[in-house]
Order: sequence, then C-alpha cells, then structure tokens
Amino acid sequence: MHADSSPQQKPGSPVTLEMVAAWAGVGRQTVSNAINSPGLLRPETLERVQRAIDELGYRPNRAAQALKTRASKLIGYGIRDSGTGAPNPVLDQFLHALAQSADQAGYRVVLFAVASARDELVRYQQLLDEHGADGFVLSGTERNDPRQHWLHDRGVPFVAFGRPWSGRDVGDWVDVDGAAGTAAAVRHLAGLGHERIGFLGWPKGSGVGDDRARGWQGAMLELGLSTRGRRAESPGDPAAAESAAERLLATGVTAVVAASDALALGWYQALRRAGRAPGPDAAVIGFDDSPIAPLVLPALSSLAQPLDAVGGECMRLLIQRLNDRGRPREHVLLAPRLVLRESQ
Amino acid sequence: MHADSSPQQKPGSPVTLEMVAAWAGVGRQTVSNAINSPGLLRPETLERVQRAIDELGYRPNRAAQALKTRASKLIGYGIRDSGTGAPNPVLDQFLHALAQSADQAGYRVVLFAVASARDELVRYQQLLDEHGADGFVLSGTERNDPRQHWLHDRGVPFVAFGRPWSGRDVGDWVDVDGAAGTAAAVRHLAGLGHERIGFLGWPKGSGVGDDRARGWQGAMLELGLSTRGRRAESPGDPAAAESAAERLLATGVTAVVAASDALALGWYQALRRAGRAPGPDAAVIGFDDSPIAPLVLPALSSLAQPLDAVGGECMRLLIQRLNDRGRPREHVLLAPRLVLRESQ
DNA sequence: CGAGGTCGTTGGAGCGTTCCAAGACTCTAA
DNA sequence: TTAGAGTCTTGGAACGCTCCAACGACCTCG
Repeated sequence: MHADSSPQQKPGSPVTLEMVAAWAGVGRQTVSNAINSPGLLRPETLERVQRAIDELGYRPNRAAQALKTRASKLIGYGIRDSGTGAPNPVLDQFLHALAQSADQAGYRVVLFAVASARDELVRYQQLLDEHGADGFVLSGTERNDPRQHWLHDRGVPFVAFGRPWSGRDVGDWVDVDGAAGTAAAVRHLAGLGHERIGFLGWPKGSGVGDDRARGWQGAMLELGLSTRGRRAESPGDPAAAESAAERLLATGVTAVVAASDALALGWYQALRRAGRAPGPDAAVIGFDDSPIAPLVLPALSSLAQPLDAVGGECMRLLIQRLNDRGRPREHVLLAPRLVLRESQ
Repeated sequence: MHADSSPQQKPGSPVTLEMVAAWAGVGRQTVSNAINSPGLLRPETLERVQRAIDELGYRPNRAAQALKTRASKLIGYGIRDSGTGAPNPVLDQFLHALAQSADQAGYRVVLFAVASARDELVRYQQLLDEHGADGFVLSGTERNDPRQHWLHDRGVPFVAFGRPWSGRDVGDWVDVDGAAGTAAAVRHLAGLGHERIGFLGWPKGSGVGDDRARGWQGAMLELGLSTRGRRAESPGDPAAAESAAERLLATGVTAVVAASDALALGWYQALRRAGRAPGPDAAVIGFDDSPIAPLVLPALSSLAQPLDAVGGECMRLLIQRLNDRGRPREHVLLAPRLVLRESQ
C-alpha cells in the first residue's frame, strides 16, 4: 500500500473513491460506507479510511453522486427581473442566509433568472427535468400563488418566504410577523408617553400592508387608545406619502408608525414643511430598516426583518421536507426587531 | 416504433436519451449528436429526432453530462457575510443579470456563503474538488486580492467585478468607470451654468473613491474650472458628510458631485441647515442611484451603475475563458448612466 | 462490377458514485 | 474440528451521458 505519490493539492488531480480505497488498503465500497454510514465499519478501519481521505484530500464528485442517487443536492431560487421597479434591498441578506444554511446541510443554492410568472413555471419544469434542483425556495408570494400550486400538484418540495394571504394553504412557509412588529412599535411609543399614535400605510388590499395595519390597530385597542381618524393611506411615492402624513399631522397625532421606511420619510417631509423635525414630540418608526434609515437625519427608527433567521428557517423547513415528503405542513412566523434611532 | 405510452409531462418520469432514440427509431448516439452537433445528422433524421425530443419532453440529465464531460456547467458566486455592515443594494440586479446570461449560455449560478476572505479560498477548493463549479465570479475586489491570485495560480477560470486597483493584473475583469461618471456629472452641471463645482468624496486611498474623484478633477480641468479647495472628504456617516458638505458650501460652491448617495445627503443636510434646499442654485449629483435617491425630497439625481450590463459582461468574459483558457486577458469598463431628478 | 472514399450512424466503454447480493472473516457453540 | 451466526468487507452492476472506433450505406471512379 501507500504507493508512490504524496498527497496532491493540485485542483486538476481528481481523487476518486477508488484511489482512497487503494491508499487505505480497503475496498471501494468501504470508503463509501466510511462516508455515508460510518457505523458499519470497525472503528479501526474507519480511522484508517478517514486518514486516507484526509491525506489525499478526497471530496466526493457531486455529479457522480447526483447521477446515482438522483438527487442533485441543489436548491433552486428563481430571481425575478426587478426591471425598472425598486430593487429588493433585502435580497442580499436573505440569500446569504439561505446559502449558508444550505451549505451546512450539504446543499447548495442555484440561481435562475425568471422574466415573468408564467416563465417561472417553465423554468421549474426545466430544472426538474434536468435533475438540476431537488427543491425550491420562493419569495414574493402573491395571492393564490400559481407557483405554489404548480409545485404542490407535482409533489415538488418547496418553501415560501411569505404567507399565502388568501387561497388554499398548500405548502411550508416562513414569514415575518408584520403585525407583531407594528404592535411592538406602538407599545414602544406608548411607553414614551404618546397617546395619539397614527398609522401611515398603503391602501388596503395588500396582504403585507393590511397585516402591518392590523398590528397597529390591535395594540392601540389593547392599550385603550383610539384609532379613529388616525390612519392615513398612501401609495409609496414621496409626494403622496407627504400629503398623507400631513393629514395625519393635522389631526394632532404626535407619533406615527409607518408601513415602510419610504412612508416614514413622508412624515419627515410633512414635519419639515411645518417647520418641525422628527423627534420625541413627533416620533416615527418605519418598517424594513432599509439602507435609508441610518442615512437620514435624524436617523430613522425602524423594524428590521430578521432575514438571517428567515433564510435559515426556509432552508430548515425545505430540507426537512426533502427528507420526509409526507410530513405535515409547517409554518414559521418571525417577529421583526425594533431598531431604535433618533426618530424614536 | 412508437411503443405504447403517450408524451408524459409528469416530472417523475425521467426521459432518457435511450428512450428518445427508441421513439425516433435511431441509435442512442444519434440523439446525442442531434443535440450537441446537429450538423452531423442528415436533415431528415435530425427533424425526426427533434420531433421525438419535443414529443417526449426530453431534457438531458445534467448530472450525467457533468460526470462524463467533467464540466458541471455551474458558475460559483461566493456571497459574503454582509454582517452588520450595510447590505449591498446592488447585489440583486447584478445577480439577476448574472443568472440570466448564465442561463442563456447553458450555465447556472451556484451560490455559496463565505464568512471571511480566508474561508473563501477553502470554499473554492471544496467546490473545485467536488466538481461543483467550472468557474467563479468575484465581486468586491480588494487591493491585491488574494482570491484572484489563488484562482489564477491554479488555472481556474474566473472573472472579477471590480478592477485590481493595485498589484498584478491577473485575470479578466469588468468594472464601472467611476471617473467617466463623475466627469459626465461635472459636464452636465457645467452645462447648466455652474462653475464652482465641488466634489464630496471619501478619504483618499480607496480605489473606487479615488477613481470617482479623478473623473471630477479631469473634467474640471478640461473645462478650465478650478478645483482648488473644492474637494471635501468624509467617511460615509451622515454627520461627517454633513460637516464636509458645510465646508464645501462655505467656499461658495454652487454644485456638488458626490462619491455616493449617502454623501450627497450630507449636502442636503448642510443646505437645509443653512435654510436652503437642493435645486438649480445648489445642485448635487450622487453616485450609485441607490434606492434612497428617488425617495428623498427633492429627489436626488445620481449616477446609476449599469449592473445588468456588468453582470452580462462578467458572464460573457467568463464563458469565453471557459471555452479558451489561453486567450489574452480582457477588461471591460462600463460607463454609469446619469439619472436626472430634481436635485439637478 | 468491385475498390476506395465519404457520410451517417452505431454499440461498446467508461466517467465516479451507490446499491445489492454475495464473499471472507471472526467468534461462539456443538 | 467444524457448523452456524454474526460482522465487515467486497466486486459487479447501474445511473445517463459522451467519446471512440468501427460499421454500413451510398456514391464515384477505374
């Protein structure tokens, strides 16, 4: 045994199971067992094989494993064409978390570009046919998401970041508890002495927006504070947000919880126009803790989505499902974190 | 021929080359040729095979291809731990472009998480050993980037988003021409009648920052405008940016080109403190066109990085290198686009 | 009419792994 | 000493594809 060559680190030299086996003086399958079911080997043999693996720097060839086991150990994530629309600032952190937990479980995340919702289904089909992915992570779920039904109908494991706001609940999901976030913001502001706390939100009808509004309303109720006329709606653009904030300001509101940081900036603008500034007597808390928040003056307090945790949970649920397709559906709701800055 | 079953769309039914061959009444290899070297087939045969492929919905098994050809058709992208630092807002669009052009070339992007710079090399080694990636895309290059040398030394194809600001130039890269961007901004402002145009930048020493400063300086020179005392430096935080902007304002500057949108907001703040507002008589142009830009009031003009193009070029260069490892190095410099909003 | 060339097409082999059934070895009991 | 049970280890086969060398059909030319 222990033939001629010394351990090679050259990337070009492919170390195979067979080579490790020869080096350790055992059979091919024994090495495979050492990796996949170490319990089968006598401790002494296991140790010898382990050493050979380390010395040769052996790593199983993924393609060969995939071919044999019919599992690519790849998780697909369709990255949408953000187009001219606002870039998704949260993607970065979410993907990092996803990739990290995937790595830990021996999986890896494979990206594919999708142009439209229809296109996305075609791409799923393609990846599945090619055995290029074992499961999928979705984000940006829509009402009655066609993707989820498509995947579910075919028995393909997947997990969604985002609740199905309506329609059949058809798979595992992880989401951020927007209501818990706005409720926490209300309680914080109330703790500071505010009683007239307004809500600056999007027009009703969006799942996320309504959820965030609900949290504000619930907490106000709980604290015995009135919500009458304390809610203003606006689409996301700065001008609309400002005028909505102005309406709120006119009703004598002393603090505001906003459904997004962009909306919170409307409050900044309305105050500024009135010759005032955000602060203890005119507080505001935004949502999403976007990159803007620390940059404006005064720095904006906001509710940060726990994206690391979201990504980690998504991967955990997905891998559990990959290992047991029959298990009952599981849902995870994570509370956002209140990041306090100068706007209170 | 044409046995029993009709075209199946079930994802669970794996259609193989052999099945297509049987269906079309030809040999196994002929189908392979139809896909990989269609020129070898008689048109009539090709058409017959094509039809069989379509009818059966055949897609080559990636794992089998990878195993045989020793090419995974996967491109690795290490996604850094953004940690507590600011999320990288550009990642989204860049990754989308990357994934899209990869798809078009029959490749796919595989993500892996990296904790530290040292860790990144380990992960490269791992992916290569596993045959889990054929090449890599790097971003966020540093001075004398160890990753690039590591990959180059081992003959691994890669492309970097970002120039090597110093040190040996060791591979292909694509970058955004910051100097061209700030120069264009200067020319635009000069065209509006401004003569005292300042530059609000980061402390000297960063490749990106110095590049952007250089563009401003060059254009000023070219236009015969003085740069003396017109440059202020500041780290990124809002307070520092504001005081740097104040210094600039005090020297009588009427317009400012900033190295980032965050710095541009310093100008907003300084003006506001002086009872003024950004606009025609106190213009500012930021850099990166971050999500903040359209949200502030007045909306911030900025230089948008052409991330779609960057991603596309990265993939193009990488694939060219994968196909011909001996080709000379290629570099691509892309000009940012001036996005005009209300801040002029 | 058969030799020589060209073009299309074919089956065998093998990529590196895991599954499977069978083999070798060790230990105890008859 | 040998049969039997149990534990560890082994080589053959197969996953689906592409490379290779060879084969058959067809055409042209002597």
